Amino acid sequence: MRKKTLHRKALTIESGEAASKGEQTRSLILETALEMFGERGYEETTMRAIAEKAGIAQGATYYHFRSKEHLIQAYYERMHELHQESCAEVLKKERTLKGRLFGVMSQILDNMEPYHQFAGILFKTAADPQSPLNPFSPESEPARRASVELFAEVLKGARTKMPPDLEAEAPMLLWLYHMGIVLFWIHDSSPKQRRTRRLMERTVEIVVRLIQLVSLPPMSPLRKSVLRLLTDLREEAS
Amino acid sequence: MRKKTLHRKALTIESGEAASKGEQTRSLILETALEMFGERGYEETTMRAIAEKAGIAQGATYYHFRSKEHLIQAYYERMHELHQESCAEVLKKERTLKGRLFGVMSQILDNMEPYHQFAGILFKTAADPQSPLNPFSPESEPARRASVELFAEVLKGARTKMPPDLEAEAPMLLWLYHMGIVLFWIHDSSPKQRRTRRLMERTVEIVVRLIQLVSLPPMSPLRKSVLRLLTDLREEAS
DNA sequence: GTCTATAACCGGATAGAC
DNA sequence: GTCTATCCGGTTATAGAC
Repeated sequence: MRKKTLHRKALTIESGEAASKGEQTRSLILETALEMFGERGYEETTMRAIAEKAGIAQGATYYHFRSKEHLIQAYYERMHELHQESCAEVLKKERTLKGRLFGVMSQILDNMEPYHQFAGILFKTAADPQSPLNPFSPESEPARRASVELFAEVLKGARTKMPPDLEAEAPMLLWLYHMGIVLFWIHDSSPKQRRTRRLMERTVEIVVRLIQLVSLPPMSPLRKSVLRLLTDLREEAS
Repeated sequence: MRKKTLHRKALTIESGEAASKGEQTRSLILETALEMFGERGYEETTMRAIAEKAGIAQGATYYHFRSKEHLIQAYYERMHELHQESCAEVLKKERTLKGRLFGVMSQILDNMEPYHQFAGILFKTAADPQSPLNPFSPESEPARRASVELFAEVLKGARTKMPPDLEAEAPMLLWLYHMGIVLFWIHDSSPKQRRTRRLMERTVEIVVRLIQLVSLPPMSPLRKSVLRLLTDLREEAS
């Protein structure tokens, strides 16, 4: 799950094992960049300034990061790790679907909060179909898979029963729901993104109700045609 | 509805009325730019090259378009106009909700097809929460309103009956659905975006079924809580 | 108000020496 | 792996012509 860089860095810190010089520089650049992005914003932070503050030549930064956008990608990975860790606690405690989904979504919003302004930029580059940062791109398939896995976890530990056909697709559908909330969050300019909180609280309830509803026998035809569509699309993709 | 520039251009063509020199130049730049974007792609087309091909000084392009992105905006407006016009025909013929929605969605996909690659770029800039191009930004409120209006039209002419509470929100919900399809389309790399076609065909059916289902009395509580959420969010926004 | 011509600035990205 | 020098293209500035 962990990316090599972060892993090695962790090793350096935790066990004192010497990281190669390259790894050290890479870390230094990343720390400097993220710090400056946080202070000054993404567009306003030039690659030159990052290099200067880190005390290395501009060319060297391009040796370690293919482009300015790739610095964002590193942030992205770090954030995902944070989600994994903080949600683990919630999932140990909560046993109802509603509680678990709410807990996970809350954690995710908490984790992202400090980076709201920055996330707008991230989203902009992530939205580019060409970009490897794009959540639907093949490059980010591992990250996506891990993310969906988090929602599989949400469902697995809950007492709520559902038909097997739905159970198979539900994690992906919850992930999609979560992406919608994140999309709203990005565009939410209310103080502390309170509107997103409210939206999340209320839609979690609706989502849970919807799952129960759609599990009922009279809903079977509709459910099946939607699920059929999903599997067809997936097959077509390969 | 029409933008001034396009209107004047149309007049020039249709009635021979002289457009001002400025309007002509503006048109010329836009045509040239769109053509080159289509041939070479957005990133690969430089402002210098556009100016050169149009036979104009580079400074002049900046006189007419504040930035390279503003050329995209012009494309955006043109596309919206095209949708309005081509959908009008469909809406005159079709009388069922399914037929109308399918017709409109088909037209939209047809209109966009030549610009698939280009649309990726457009989307990238449009996704930036800061950008005036963003479909959720205040700046694009008129365009959004007009777009929602198109779906109000879809519903108005259909025989399908629905409860008044739903009727009020349905155009916006259909617009949101349409945005989802466009999002999929942007990321669809299948030949001629066939996967999007298929997705659209099948989801139109599901959407219509969903509308009928949710109009049923036993669905009233769920429907009301969703609709309540929507109006609450709107109120909060102002 | 509409445009030309030209030069400069800025910052992301790259080449090639060491 | 790191440096210096350079390229490239979006953008801005200026001064002047019609």
